[in-house]
Amino acid sequence: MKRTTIKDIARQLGVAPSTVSRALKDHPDIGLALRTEIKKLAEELHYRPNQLAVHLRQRSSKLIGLIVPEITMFFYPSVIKGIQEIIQEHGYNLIMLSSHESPEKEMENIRICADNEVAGILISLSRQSEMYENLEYLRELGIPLVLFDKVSIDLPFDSIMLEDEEAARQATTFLIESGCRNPGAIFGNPNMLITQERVRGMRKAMEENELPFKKEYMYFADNVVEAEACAKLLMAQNPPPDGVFAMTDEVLMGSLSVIAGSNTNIPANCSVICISDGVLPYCMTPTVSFLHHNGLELGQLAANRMFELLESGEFINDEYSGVKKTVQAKLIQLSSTRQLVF
Amino acid sequence: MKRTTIKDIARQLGVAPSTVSRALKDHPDIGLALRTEIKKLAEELHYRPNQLAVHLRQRSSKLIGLIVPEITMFFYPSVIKGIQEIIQEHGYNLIMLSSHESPEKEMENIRICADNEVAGILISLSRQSEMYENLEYLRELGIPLVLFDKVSIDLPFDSIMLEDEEAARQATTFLIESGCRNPGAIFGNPNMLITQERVRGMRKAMEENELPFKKEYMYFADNVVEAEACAKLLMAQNPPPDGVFAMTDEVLMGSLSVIAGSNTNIPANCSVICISDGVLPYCMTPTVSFLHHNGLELGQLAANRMFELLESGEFINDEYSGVKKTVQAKLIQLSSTRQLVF
DNA sequence: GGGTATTGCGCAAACGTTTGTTGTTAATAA
DNA sequence: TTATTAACAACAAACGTTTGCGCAATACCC
Repeated sequence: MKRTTIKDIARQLGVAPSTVSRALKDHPDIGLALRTEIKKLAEELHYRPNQLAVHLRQRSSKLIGLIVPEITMFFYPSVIKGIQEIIQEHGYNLIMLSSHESPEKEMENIRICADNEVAGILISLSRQSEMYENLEYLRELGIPLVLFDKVSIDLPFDSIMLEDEEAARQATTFLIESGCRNPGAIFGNPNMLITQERVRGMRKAMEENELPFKKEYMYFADNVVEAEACAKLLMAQNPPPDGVFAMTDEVLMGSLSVIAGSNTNIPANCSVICISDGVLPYCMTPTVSFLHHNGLELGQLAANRMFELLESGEFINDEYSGVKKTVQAKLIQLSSTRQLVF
Repeated sequence: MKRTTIKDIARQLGVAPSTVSRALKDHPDIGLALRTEIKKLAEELHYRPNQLAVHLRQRSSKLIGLIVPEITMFFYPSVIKGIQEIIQEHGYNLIMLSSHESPEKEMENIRICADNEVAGILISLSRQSEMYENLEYLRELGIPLVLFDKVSIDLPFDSIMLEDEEAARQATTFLIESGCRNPGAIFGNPNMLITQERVRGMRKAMEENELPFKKEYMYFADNVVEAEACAKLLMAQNPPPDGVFAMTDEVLMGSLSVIAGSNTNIPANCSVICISDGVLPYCMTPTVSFLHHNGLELGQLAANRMFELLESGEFINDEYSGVKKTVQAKLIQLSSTRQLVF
């Protein structure tokens, strides 16, 4: 069965399609009597505007493109939830693409979004590749862009990121304050800005406390499995670390059982802390304190910034170089009572 | 800067738009010389077809609607990943909507998909509500539908689901075979079909082994926090259960620490098993064996079924009542060595 | 050389909207 | 009465494609 269109309504009532269109929008040009009659019929026929046509005509859709490197159970679900929340409020919808950590796929995804005339794009970059010209393409098309999470700090676009350096500094400080003098760390992919920031944060905390930052106690793992391997190497150091900073949930997941297993008593002999979205630390044993970086909030902020851009139109300007916002991480110190932070 | 359109190319070359359109599609009607010239210019100008226009003209988009109750870190990420994989292969994209467990929102989401002329819809129903007429709406519009995970068995549509009853039966059997005579269980929302199936599966296993199915040892929890509370009640039973079946990852997460904490030795005094997507059981301590229900596979199956439908067009038929497929769960018995199943 | 294919391309309509302009009628003002 | 203005609605173009049809011009056949 065909959807009923404006033309159908117009034909049945013997009026012009333009009249129907205006009537449905309460345009004062259409007399009240006719207007209500049209609305009534539209209702009866379950008329719904064809968005494709609307958007084609208006040269922009109510779609927001979301491009992520990969959909994992870590972090992204809550970010996406935050984004969804906001854009649904605005009557927009999400078209979601994943790049599989490939810059080519990422560029293609950007193009796909553009081809569908999305109103804006939210993107979490896959790696520290030179995306600048790709993103510049969007500026030329007048499509606003908000980077989130995995961003490149020097790109002249809006971006919402975590205070990575500061979170890592706080995490390390927490270890030091709980007595560690020789903490180790397992970071993520060393090419990612987020990793570099967190390394810097740890180094900073060490320096502030006049402790040496030893490279032998720093490992870099690209995934859960590597994290497990790194943890083994780390714990085998002599002397073993008296604390471990796990950079992400993934790292924590791979490493905690190794740390706990290597005749170490947590937190008596070895404190553990991580930066987390706030779920995993509760369900692992032992529970670990963490710096909660709120994915939901980050998603909301990114989406809200998107709508600010859409309303103000500031991004149209060639000179516009974006606004950077950061989300603070909050230290959550786990006692024995479980308090879930969903 | 405006996107270059077919018209732009046509104008620059002094030919008709239709000629350009055909040339770009290698239509034999257009002479080889002109054809290559057009292609060359299109390339230079970075021409990309406006999908909105293409779809409007062709009365169907290359979008697949995905409607889920809520985006959580449990299960859905892997399902979505599986879906993405398949539809990207087919050159389709995903428009994702969440219903917040509200039937009204769900209906609205279906409408939104229809308004955007999606090629098909993949949906995981929010609750056991009478969605039949809502879904019937899609049939009328000729939009194929594939239900997944949370399905209503009696709906005349394609659906991909887990073998819930069988998985629960196997899980329970595993408990019994490892010595349990008085297992308890924590299930999910009792209104969901998936819960009912799993209850049935457990009951079946108990009957097969001539053990009593005691209601006092069965609890129903809607979320992680409730699961924790249920676990406390369960463990307080006299005598305490000698095994626990956790119906989902969420339940496991809420309950394991309680079970482990209540002066019980896992698995010596109390075995634990759950049905899981295959991540959480590894990262919890103690690690628990589980029936792996593969979200990735389920997503892939659902998406593949969608394309079968799109190609065959069988769903057009008013009488078409859908095909039910199930995904088997596999028992993963965790030894002390961690083997991650990503 | 008359007829018939064949090749190569343009015309125009269509998808379902929106919106600027024009036109008709009736009401008001001069 | 005539001019002015409002009120209402139709017309038509446009968004960027695709596609059935028609029409030349060239090629082929006997």
